[in-house]
Amino acid sequence: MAHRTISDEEFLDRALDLFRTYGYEGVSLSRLSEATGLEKASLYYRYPGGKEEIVMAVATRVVQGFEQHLFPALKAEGPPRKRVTVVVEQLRDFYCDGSKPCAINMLSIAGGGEDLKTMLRNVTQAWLKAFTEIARESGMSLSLARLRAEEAIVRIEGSLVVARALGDNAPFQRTLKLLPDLLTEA
Amino acid sequence: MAHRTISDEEFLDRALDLFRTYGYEGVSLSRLSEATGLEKASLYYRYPGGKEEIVMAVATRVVQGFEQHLFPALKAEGPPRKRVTVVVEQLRDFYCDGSKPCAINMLSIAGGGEDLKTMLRNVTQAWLKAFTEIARESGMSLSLARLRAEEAIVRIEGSLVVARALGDNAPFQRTLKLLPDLLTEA
DNA sequence: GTAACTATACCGATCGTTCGGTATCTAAAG
DNA sequence: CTTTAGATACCGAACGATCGGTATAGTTAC
Repeated sequence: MAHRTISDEEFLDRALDLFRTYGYEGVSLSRLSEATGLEKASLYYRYPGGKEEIVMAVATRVVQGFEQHLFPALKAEGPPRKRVTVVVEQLRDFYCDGSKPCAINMLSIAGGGEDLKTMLRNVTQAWLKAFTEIARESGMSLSLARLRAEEAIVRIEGSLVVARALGDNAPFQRTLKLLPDLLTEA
Repeated sequence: MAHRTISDEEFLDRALDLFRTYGYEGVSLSRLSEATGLEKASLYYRYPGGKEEIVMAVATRVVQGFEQHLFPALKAEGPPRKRVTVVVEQLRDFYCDGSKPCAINMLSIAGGGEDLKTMLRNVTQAWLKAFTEIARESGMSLSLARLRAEEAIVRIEGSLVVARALGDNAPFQRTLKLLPDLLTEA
């Protein structure tokens, strides 16, 4: 291969940053070009399907992030509560302490294609399932574990929205702090 | 006035429906024109400031909705818990049982002007304050009331996001159901 | 007459997209 | 070792369409 100026991972990371900030319709190819250093024509060399293919690749990377970091950490060894605290730090990192929007929120806005929505639905369900399992593992009934898992994700998503609206990350940080109790306390 | 084909209220309601669904950048003047029956030129007759002025008018209408319906219901007579159940039904109505996104979420996306963000921050703070007051009124300490108010809004916003991602309104409905306990139980 | 709106035409800018061309590298041929 | 061919990766320029916005003349209702 000849002179690849930016790696696929790096490219998708920068693209993700744009899409989670501006949403599907808010990200233009010019902005994408500017952020990645690739000319618009080059974007079509890498992703012949254009913007749709790029956003699908970005969503795929988000899914991979869940599968490679969050889910393994939840299924690791040791006490459930300890594992949750590891996940909390991963979430803090991914959401930059509450200053970066959630990709699931921003990409599920009307405008993207049907494949994208399916992907987001699947990853959200997988997230729900993973949280449910660790809650179960810490001794809860299945029904309670499901409720707690949903509440956890709801509060993560909601606190990100509120933090953005207020211009203050404190709500997100408060939410992270109570996640261990939410998911591992009966 | 002669031949006013659509009232300001009706116009802003339809515009709000567009903005909360597609976000600021996702709403074009053509779409706005199509949804309201007003030609593009007529939009500029009513709102010489263009899209910016329209979205500000929409945001103003959202704020008025809070001031004229939600806040009065919270400050009405009768037991706090009863007032909260009234508010719950207002929220269910405004969010169409969870199928319509929150305007605060969608309009706080990067792209809108600084005035818009200020407006959204103010209305969110007012909402927070109103929930805090009714929680206080039902016997909580100020610090607990504040936490519960924030949790309530966080869970409303978050459940709307999760509901949209899953294509299932149940999370939102579950959140509404526990709002009375959240805001009025010590 | 005037206020509210329509019809149409236009503007420069940007949208997503496409195409022809140009470096840069690898690999086979001489 | 050099030459050549071909694939790879990228770019400049332009496409038609639409964007937000403007201008003007005409129509309708009070």
